[in-house]
Amino acid sequence: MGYTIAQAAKLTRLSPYTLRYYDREGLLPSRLRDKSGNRVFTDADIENLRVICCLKNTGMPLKQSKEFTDCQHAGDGMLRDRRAMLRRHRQAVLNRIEELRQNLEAIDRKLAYYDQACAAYGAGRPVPPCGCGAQERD
Amino acid sequence: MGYTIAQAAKLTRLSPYTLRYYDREGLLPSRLRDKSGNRVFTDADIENLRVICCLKNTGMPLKQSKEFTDCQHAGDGMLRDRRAMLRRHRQAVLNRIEELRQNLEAIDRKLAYYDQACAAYGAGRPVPPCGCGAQERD
DNA sequence: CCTTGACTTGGAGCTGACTCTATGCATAGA
DNA sequence: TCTATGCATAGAGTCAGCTCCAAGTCAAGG
Repeated sequence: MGYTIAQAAKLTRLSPYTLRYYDREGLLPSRLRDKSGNRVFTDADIENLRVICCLKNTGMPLKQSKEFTDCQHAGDGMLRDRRAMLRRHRQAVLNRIEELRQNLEAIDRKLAYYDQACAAYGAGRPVPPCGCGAQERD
Repeated sequence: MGYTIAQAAKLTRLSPYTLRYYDREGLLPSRLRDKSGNRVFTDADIENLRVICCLKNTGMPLKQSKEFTDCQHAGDGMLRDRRAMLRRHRQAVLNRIEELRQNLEAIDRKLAYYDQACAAYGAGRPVPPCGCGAQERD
């Protein structure tokens, strides 16, 4: 089982450019080539890329994903290392979601203000002042 | 009421460099200066910056925040424009949260695999194969 | 008057993550 | 054999979003 770079690109929704870039950056551990020097992507590579995309989508920089990929070769402690890394990232994602949720609340407050202001404006009443952005906490 | 750039930096938790950069990029609408040419930040500027930060934190590129800032001057339709923009962004944030949630699920599946694998490894049993990344959907 | 410190400017430099160009090789089909 | 396709490489370019530097101005204090 082996995919060309174009096939791998389709499977991962990454461009061939990006896949070569990831290879250069050391994010593809298996680094197989066929007899004429072309990259060969295995199912394991695809799976690994999907994990990388998942980590990337949740805000992990590629350098850090590389550590994750790297410790695939680290032998004994590898399973525990990867698990620990993933657990830490899991928490980071939870934090990020919470942060988004809080920013969403600020946006909602702003929106409530604009609703009020639009209504006032429409009725010819004076538009109220704002003061409903992110809270101060100094 | 007016703040120096250093004070504004503290209030917004942005660096003075960043504030000047934002000014250059047209993100500070009021553009006041004191008699010796130094920037003066009003409470309204601070509030506007806080909104920009909120938008930025939730993934809006600065260019788009600039549109938001710009239509502060657009006169009549401004209130409705800003509200519409904010509503659209609100939805984008909701989508982003949902995306993170789904990626989190993939991470959790991965973690479940590593728990299983670690346990197997610890007990000297064969480590199971993986196959639990992001789902395929082509 | 001189120094200090906070500000100004234009423009260069940096990081991350691609994205593309130029050039060349290898295999397949007409 | 010729041509097209698909890959390879090194290295340059792009974009966002800062971040910093050099050189200069200005006001206050000793």
